Amino acid sequence: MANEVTATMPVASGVMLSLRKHQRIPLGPSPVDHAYIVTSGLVLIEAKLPDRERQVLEILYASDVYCMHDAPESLEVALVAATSAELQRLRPDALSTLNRSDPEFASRVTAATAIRSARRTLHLASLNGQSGDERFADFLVEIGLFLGDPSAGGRSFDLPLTREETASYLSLNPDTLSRIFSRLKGSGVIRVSRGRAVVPDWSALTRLSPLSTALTELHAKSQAAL
Amino acid sequence: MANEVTATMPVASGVMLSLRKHQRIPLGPSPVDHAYIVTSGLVLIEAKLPDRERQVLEILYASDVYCMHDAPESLEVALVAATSAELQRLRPDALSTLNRSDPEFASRVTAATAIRSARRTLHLASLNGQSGDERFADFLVEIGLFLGDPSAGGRSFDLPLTREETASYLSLNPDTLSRIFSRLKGSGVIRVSRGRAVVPDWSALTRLSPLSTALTELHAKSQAAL
DNA sequence: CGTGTTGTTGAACTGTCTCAAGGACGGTGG
DNA sequence: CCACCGTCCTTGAGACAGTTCAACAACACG
Repeated sequence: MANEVTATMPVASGVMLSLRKHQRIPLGPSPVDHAYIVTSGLVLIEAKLPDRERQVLEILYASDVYCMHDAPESLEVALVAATSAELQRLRPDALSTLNRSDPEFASRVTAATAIRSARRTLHLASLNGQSGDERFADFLVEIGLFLGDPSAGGRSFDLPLTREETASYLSLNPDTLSRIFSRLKGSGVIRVSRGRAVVPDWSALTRLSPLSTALTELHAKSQAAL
Repeated sequence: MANEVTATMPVASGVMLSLRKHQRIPLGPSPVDHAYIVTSGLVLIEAKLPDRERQVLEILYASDVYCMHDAPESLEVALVAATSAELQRLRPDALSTLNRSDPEFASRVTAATAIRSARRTLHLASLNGQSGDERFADFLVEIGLFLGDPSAGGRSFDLPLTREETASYLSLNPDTLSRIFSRLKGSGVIRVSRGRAVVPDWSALTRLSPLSTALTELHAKSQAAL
């Protein structure tokens, strides 16, 4: 199968990349520090250390901006499409040119960067201080807010990450994650069928997530910035 | 005792803040999204969640830039001086004015932001994938690089964080950290007296730290950017 | 030289990981 | 349409790393 990334013709100062689910772009040592803007879909940041498994460090949503210098090269970072996704790739000079010539573009990039930074802070806070169950609840709130459709006090949304990706993102073992998930399904807070999650009572979930307030605040801010 | 932050007269578009060790600046809800630039010393980013202990999320070094919108308000972030420290506080408009009028300032802020972002990535990778011993080794390498004086194959440096702060930063319990530290001292990799650490064989320490390569790369980049 | 704070250490405990077996699902070919 | 296969998910039992609690030691400060 063609594992190549589809690159359409250059758009205004940059290249559009179309990724199918599970396709990856390794960010190897490169002469230029590209910047990537997520146009649609969900993209994971993965890193790999020598003699260790890949780990998922971050989730990127539409309108997020990722720069290659956000991580040292020796981490072997890669972008992985969790859903089919579209990215815009910009050379650093193109980015700064756009930033100077197009004030609206500049302010969108600034806002997107601030929101991503805050999201990273919350993820760190989630990993740092909390139990596996709480981290998973935080994760569901985050995904539910950014991907979900509200429906009468509840929400439903896709779960685009595999078990292993989710576990890595939450710094848990896949087995442990499965146990946590089972417990949560058993308690009736969430139902899942075919990769789609239904949370009948959203506030019941937020009560399990110590970061739900902060995540909601962040999501509101990111909605406002569009 | 005077627990007030000393603010000297406004310097060129901004205020200088002098902090003594352990002094803190709570970043409560504020009408303006201030930016803080660390001029000297070591500053911690702490966050607090309802019904939970404060946690240390990040270490800021000289020339780092912290913006209030790097975290949602409900996280109750505070800056804490780990050593005596000096900060420059800028209003957002002052920051963007400077960015436009002073290209050299702008490029220093951009470089500092990129380096801080990479440091955050490494910290996350350290917490995500590794054992307590490895995380602590990563921490020592980071501190040693940024604060240490090299000396014939070894390095010596201050340990400005309290046990509790270090433990929180590494997502460990202070007791566990103490055990890890004791083991490391027992193995002869590190000696400590009066808050100053001596590592006689730096490469022995780096061999214990999975992220040492990436941290060294990052530190070299931050040196180059000054 | 007390007194309070911070660091150390042991013993028991708990959450998470490991390993291995079994189950569910989705695709493929008869 | 069903049997087959591979892959991913689930679940139990045991092991282990890290936590908790409590007692003690080291240190800093008045």
